[in-house]
Amino acid sequence: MNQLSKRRTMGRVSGENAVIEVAWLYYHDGLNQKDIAEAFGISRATVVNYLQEAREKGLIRITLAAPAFTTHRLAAELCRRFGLTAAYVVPDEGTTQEQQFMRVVRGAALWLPELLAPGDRLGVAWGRTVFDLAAALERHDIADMTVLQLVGSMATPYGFTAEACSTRLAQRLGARCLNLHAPAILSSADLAAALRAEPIISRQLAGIETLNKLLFSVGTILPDSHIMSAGLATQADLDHYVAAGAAGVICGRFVDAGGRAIPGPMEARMIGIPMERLTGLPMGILVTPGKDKVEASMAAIRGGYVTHLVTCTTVAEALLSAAG
Amino acid sequence: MNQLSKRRTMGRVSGENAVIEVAWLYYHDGLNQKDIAEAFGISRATVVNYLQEAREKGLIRITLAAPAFTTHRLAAELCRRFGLTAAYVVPDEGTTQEQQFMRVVRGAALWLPELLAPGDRLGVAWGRTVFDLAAALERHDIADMTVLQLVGSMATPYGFTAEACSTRLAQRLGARCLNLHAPAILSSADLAAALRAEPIISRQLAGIETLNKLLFSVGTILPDSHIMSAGLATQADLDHYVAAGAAGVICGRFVDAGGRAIPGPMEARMIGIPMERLTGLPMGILVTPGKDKVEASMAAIRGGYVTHLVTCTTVAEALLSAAG
DNA sequence: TGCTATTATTTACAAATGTCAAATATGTCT
DNA sequence: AGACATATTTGACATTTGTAAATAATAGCA
Repeated sequence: MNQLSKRRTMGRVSGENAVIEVAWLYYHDGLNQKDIAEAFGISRATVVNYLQEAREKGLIRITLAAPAFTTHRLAAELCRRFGLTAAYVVPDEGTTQEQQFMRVVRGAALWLPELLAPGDRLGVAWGRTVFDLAAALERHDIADMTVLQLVGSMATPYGFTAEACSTRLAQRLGARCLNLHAPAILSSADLAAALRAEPIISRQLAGIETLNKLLFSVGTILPDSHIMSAGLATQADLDHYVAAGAAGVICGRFVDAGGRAIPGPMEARMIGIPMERLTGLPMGILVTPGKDKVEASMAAIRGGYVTHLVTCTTVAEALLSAAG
Repeated sequence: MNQLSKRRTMGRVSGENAVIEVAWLYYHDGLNQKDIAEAFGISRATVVNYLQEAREKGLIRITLAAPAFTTHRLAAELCRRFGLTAAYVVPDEGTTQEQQFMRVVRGAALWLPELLAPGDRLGVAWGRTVFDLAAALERHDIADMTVLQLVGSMATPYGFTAEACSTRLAQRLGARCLNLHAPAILSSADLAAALRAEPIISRQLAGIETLNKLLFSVGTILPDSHIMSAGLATQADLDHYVAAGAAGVICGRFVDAGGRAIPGPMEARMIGIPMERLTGLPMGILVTPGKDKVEASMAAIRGGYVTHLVTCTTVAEALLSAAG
């Protein structure tokens, strides 16, 4: 049925405005359903229907304002101790580890759009945290923005590819996406060098180096970490890096406690953004959803990758304790 | 009283988190008040109190998503016909002229933060529309942002100065403010030239020319317009400019139907940003709250000052009609 | 320690909202 | 005109939320 001739006449309010009009009066002007119904000569049930439709269409946006989390005592202390520009700390008391994870991811999804601006080129790492963040993100439309896939593709323990991760995020942000059509690691350094020299890959690598903002989580050096299950590193690789002082993983690279990339057998075979392009950026957003990532997060902070941190109170306290 | 030892223990949830915790569960997790009360061993009324406190502190942000207004048929038509980047059209059926005004201002206040980005230098005009917009704006914190006062001071028919207007806006946006400490108009061109040459004024004028975004409304050429009541223009001035084809006023300057500044007796005596600095900007946000400003708004659009428009359905229809 | 003031929380009731099924109204198409 | 799809209303009831007064707890001070 042609919606423009639908009965949503509400006196003289045209059809397409009826839902918005009712939503405006209810949410912005604070009128109750009964008064709105009387004002338009419709039933209260219709008002309820319109409000429900507004919610279902995603017209209503209810969030907790960022300052509720960023002016928090723990947030302020994290900034002071670690020289961060801002920290967003969600409360987590009485929650399970999984709920903690979801809250941090949700908080990051709420904060991220406020940190982005038209023209931004956002490099994103790959992992469950970033993928779930993309899923939690409501649709936004940030003009002239590009999402950059910083690491190549690999076996996917989580059921989604690096490409899918950054593409999903780009879609949610109304941004373009620059993907990296190469494996994250190859069998030989010569092959990797040849692939990097391939014009299309070379252009993609050049393109991702233009990021001005970074969104990432860190990987742990535990045997069950995603770098292992993704097939990037073997047990021998892991043993080598741990022996060399690895504290965590950033964009597929092992880093020590100071955040410095550890030279090793994997690097020459890898395709991805050079680590040094990830420090000193105008904005580096680290999302740390669990205590297992405290040591790796400290390494990222010390290494200069982080200007903005999203975490929960438990992790915040652990980070502050770790700092001494 | 030391808040940290207050009774808001809620089991193990510390005092400062209680309100945020409750708000999170209610608004984000969708728990009802009864379940929240049981979870924390407090009364439902306490949950209500916490939620009310969260609202009063501005922790809760309930808005209608911008696409409800920008993907509107009329909004799309305005963009198509006038080459705008975006238009935000609030419904206004069955509202009085004053309610219309307030809605447009409220809509502009809701949209503006989404249009701004860290590092922006936002030039603002002066008038009731912009001042009320600043009052309607909820607090935001846009990093490294500056608000620029584009016009000098003058008699104030509205009870607020140009400086107060831009300062209020800057406060709401968490921005710095660059004020223009000079009268908008002087008694002689020589005196105006001397003042412009004054180092501090010269620096201020140079500073405001660095704007990358503009927020303004237009003035009418009616005898009761604010340019008259502010003492900027005499009846003789007005007569002169009307005879010369004036269609409206932009930042204190008369413009014709094509948006071109009209040469006249006032210009040499005025202190403010040159008109040519206001066209071709990455973003020009015009707020048009009433039909009386349709002609002047058309002039602003034709003159290239506008990339984004905020208005209501009645004005949108009038603008589209005026375009033929 | 006791008193007072202040703030936090609870109690009880009122009001608002959500839900649902059945009935009615409206628009389109044949 | 009738069939069909969709929108809206009606009315009742359950659930949830809001409010104001009363009570409880805490901090400060003499």
